[in-house]
Amino acid sequence: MIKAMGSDSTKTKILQSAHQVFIRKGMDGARMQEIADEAGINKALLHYYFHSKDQLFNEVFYGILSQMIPGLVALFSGEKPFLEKVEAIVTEYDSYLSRNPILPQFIFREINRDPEQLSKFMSDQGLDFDRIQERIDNEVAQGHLRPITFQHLFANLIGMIVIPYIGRPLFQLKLFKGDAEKYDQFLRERRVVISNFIRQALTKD
Amino acid sequence: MIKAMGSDSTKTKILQSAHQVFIRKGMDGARMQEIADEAGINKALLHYYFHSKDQLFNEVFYGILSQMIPGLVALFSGEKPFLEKVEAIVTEYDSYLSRNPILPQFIFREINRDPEQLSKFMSDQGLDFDRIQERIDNEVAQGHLRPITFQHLFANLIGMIVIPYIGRPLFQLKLFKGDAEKYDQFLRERRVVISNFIRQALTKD
DNA sequence: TGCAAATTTAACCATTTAGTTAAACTATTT
DNA sequence: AAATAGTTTAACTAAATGGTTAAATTTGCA
Repeated sequence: MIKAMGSDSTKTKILQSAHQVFIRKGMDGARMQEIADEAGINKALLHYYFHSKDQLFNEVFYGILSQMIPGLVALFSGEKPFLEKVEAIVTEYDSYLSRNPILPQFIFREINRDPEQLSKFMSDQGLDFDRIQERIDNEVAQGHLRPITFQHLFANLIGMIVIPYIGRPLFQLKLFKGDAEKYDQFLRERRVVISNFIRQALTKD
Repeated sequence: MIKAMGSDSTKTKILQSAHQVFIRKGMDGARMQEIADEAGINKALLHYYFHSKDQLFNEVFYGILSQMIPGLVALFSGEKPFLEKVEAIVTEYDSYLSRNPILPQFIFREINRDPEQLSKFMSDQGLDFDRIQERIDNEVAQGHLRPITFQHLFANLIGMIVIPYIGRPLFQLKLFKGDAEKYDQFLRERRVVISNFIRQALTKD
């Protein structure tokens, strides 16, 4: 067994394991023992690096959020025509989710767990969407788009992409009689379906 | 204090309280003591009627599901033109959620908690959407609609309606700088925004 | 080699919580 | 009035779990 390769690698190993376990089980369902096991260490050492479950959770959770949100916003900030941007976002985001299918459930569960703390952690930076809205309005004025606010479009987009992952157990059961293969196929189709749906909704041709 | 008015009313009082608490806290977060308090009784009596938390939870949770799902499907089964139906659904469903804003978070959390059990409880009735799909295809053939499968339309619809409720803490923070009033306004706007969005996506005019 | 940090071992503490129990009490019914 | 079901009280058990502790051991490094 390779040991004592420096505190850093152990700490990151813990963070990785915690990441896995928290995403799988959520904050409430996760067990410190399980995180320790997954990291190949013991509970004492786990608490040697992170003195509480809350601290560990926060580092993992807000680490994910503060990495994910700017990434999402950045996707909206390119120079391309808005519809092309939207398609790029759908593709990018959906392919990310297909590789991390249980992540959305985790995020939407935990942001509702303690909204107070959430706003403490994230209050500092209020994002600025005026630029994006300007660009939309611009294309509306040119007759390329039907009018819509960024917030509504954002909600529509995220909702359509994310819901089949969050609702999978029920949707697969009810819409596809429990057939997992068909559901995977359904998920694969959505990228283009959503892109088309949005394009058709936003343009009059 | 009115007492001993028959086991029935106490039992339903418990179920109502459990409903409240479970929706607020989820299965994991709910405490039997809290349910007892909310029902105005004590833990002993609570276990007199429901011998375990699991049993109580299941009665509440699957009670909600088996009431909600047929209702949703029924909305799709009218005789009206499809687009009118969709608008009715958006209105109906969204106004229901505005009265029960934390319900979706609860449902989507719990269906992911134990998918095995979910499919045991719900496997019996596989819903039949062929009729609905036929009606869509019919209108497509007449040139009134662009082609889409019921499953995709359903996911789009539910996703757009539900996501602002599930994602509220984060969305309110990031899209509206934490302003709750503006977010409520946003929610009120969505009914017509979603209806328009879907109509525009599904028709070429 | 020797020191300091990293790691293990193993026992332990404190708290929370679902669930139990038994005895007493109250209302309802017959 | 007696029996029965509903209800309370209060103490208890058992298990899970986050967190601690202290001593021993290992490892990296100066």
